[in-house]
Amino acid sequence: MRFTNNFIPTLKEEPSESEIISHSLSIRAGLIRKVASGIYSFLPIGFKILKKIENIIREEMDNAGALEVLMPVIQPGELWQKTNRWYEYGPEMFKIADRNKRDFCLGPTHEELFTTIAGFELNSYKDLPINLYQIQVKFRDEIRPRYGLLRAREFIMKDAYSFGASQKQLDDDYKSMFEAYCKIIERIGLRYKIVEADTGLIGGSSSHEFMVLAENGEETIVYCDACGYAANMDNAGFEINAYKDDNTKSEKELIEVHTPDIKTIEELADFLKVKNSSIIKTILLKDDDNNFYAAVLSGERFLDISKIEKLLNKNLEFINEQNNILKLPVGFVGPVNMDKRVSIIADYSVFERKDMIAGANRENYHIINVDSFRDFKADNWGYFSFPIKGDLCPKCKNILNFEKGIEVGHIFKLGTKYSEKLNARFLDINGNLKPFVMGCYGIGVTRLLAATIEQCNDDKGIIWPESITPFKAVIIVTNMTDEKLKNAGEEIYNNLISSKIETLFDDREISAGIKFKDADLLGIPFKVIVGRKYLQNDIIEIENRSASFKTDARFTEVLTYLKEN
RNA sequence: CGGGGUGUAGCGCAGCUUGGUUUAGCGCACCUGCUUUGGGAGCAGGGGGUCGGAGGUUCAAAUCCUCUCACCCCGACCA
Repeated sequence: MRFTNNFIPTLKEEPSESEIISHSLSIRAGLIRKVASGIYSFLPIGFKILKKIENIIREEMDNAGALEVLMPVIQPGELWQKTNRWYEYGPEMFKIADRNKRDFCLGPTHEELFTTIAGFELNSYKDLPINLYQIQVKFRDEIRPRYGLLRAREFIMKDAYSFGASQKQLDDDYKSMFEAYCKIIERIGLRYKIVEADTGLIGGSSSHEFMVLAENGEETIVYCDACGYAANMDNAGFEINAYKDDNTKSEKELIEVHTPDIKTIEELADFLKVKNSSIIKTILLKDDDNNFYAAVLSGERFLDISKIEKLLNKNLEFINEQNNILKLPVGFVGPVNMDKRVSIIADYSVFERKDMIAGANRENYHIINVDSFRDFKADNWGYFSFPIKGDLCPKCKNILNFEKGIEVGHIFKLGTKYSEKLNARFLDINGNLKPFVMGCYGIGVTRLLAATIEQCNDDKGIIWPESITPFKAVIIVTNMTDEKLKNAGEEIYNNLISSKIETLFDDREISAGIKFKDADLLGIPFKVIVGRKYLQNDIIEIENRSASFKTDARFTEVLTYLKEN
């Protein structure tokens, strides 16, 4: 491809809207342009990359025996009303009406449609199992679209749905999808982790998320190098590996200290010159019936309110100025001498600890030398915080690691949830009508594009992995007005493309610096430089983007080099 | 949704507080010519916006007021 025949609007300056590297680079490299919040156009280079990702996915899906189909974007509301998701999905679903005011939606996912078609057309256990997939646009009216392609409202996803006659067939399909997803991400060449996940709105039993590791990931992954355990932060098991004091009681008496206007853990730790972990953090909560709870945990930890909600089986909210009907001195509350109307829910991070600091339940006072065994009694003990650095693997007790990730794939065992609701059944070997045992498997195509940039970049731009790079090489002729250089560039270009090496020929009559900068920004793996050295000694330079090393080559060696690397 | 912020040329921004001195300005990009051509060139000339939209105040509005739309950021961490 010649640069002058292409449409690659690169930008020197940072777009003001972008918050994250992949967003900025995908705009600057001319891959995408925004149309509206969370809605993007793909320009030629972006689209080219997209197709490469799609092809890898398509090949691996086909290898796994899945069959490609194409379902409509627009789906009848009636179908979604049958599964009740018309209401459950809420405002996140783009709903539209036709001229006769019939309800439709722009599909956020396709369980209803796939299940319906399977219900019509697959009648016998002999037809099963079968796995159908499509690569299609999806719509989700996100509360807050952001990070460019990472959280868009219109995006491309590959979604697959398997229909089995038995749990065994589902298990097999699930396994083969699991493996296909690993291959897809590995072929693209990304570092990733697989975590067990909640099934959420889609429902079902087993579920795994495929997380591409990246600093700006929205999820924190907790994992163990020793045994391979991995989970999302909010789903992670862990054991506390710290501060259980010896089990004698504290010798020291409780003393109130004056802490004027010091309400936060940070301020208190600073004021008393102690670590956050020596402070008892007390968070006030209330349920819908106005029962109050005090969650008590070690000062450096963060409360996971959903764990307490699960324990109590109630919805909880934090106490603020408006709902503090007990008029507790927020900022100075603590478990010692707590108001009797408040239940104490204690985290094991403060179990059997002494000489701690807590709120005194009196404005502008804290209390020191608190012994969690001696000085208060909890109504419940449990694990109510998120894991932090230093905590141990729940399986093998090694130290846990933490890394940020981007969810690019998610697979579920749905079971019969949809097939029952949509009456999608087949006849089994005994002539009984049975609902399909289903699985569904999604992988974000546009999100993979963004995740790849997020993982593969430096301060100069994108660094494409070979698997999905838009071009393998870019020919930079430093001076297009020089006939010798120009002709050499043309000839190399012809050689490379006739050998099917995807090549961008930067034939613009502009200064060389711009070409170098654009090549780096675009992330093309190899630069073939025809310039000064060629004029002097007929030497072509080949520069590698990721390692930024240069190799000298003879004219005829360029093709061989690129074929071999 | 709640809170905050921003809309001025394709992109990035200044001007707005204290209305008139701006036929609205700067950098990049773009066009023409010449010179350049190894890490975002130089000189000269040039095109492009009516200041998100609507309404209002005023002799006069990018600037003040009202409404509206769009976009961006933040949202338990007061324990």
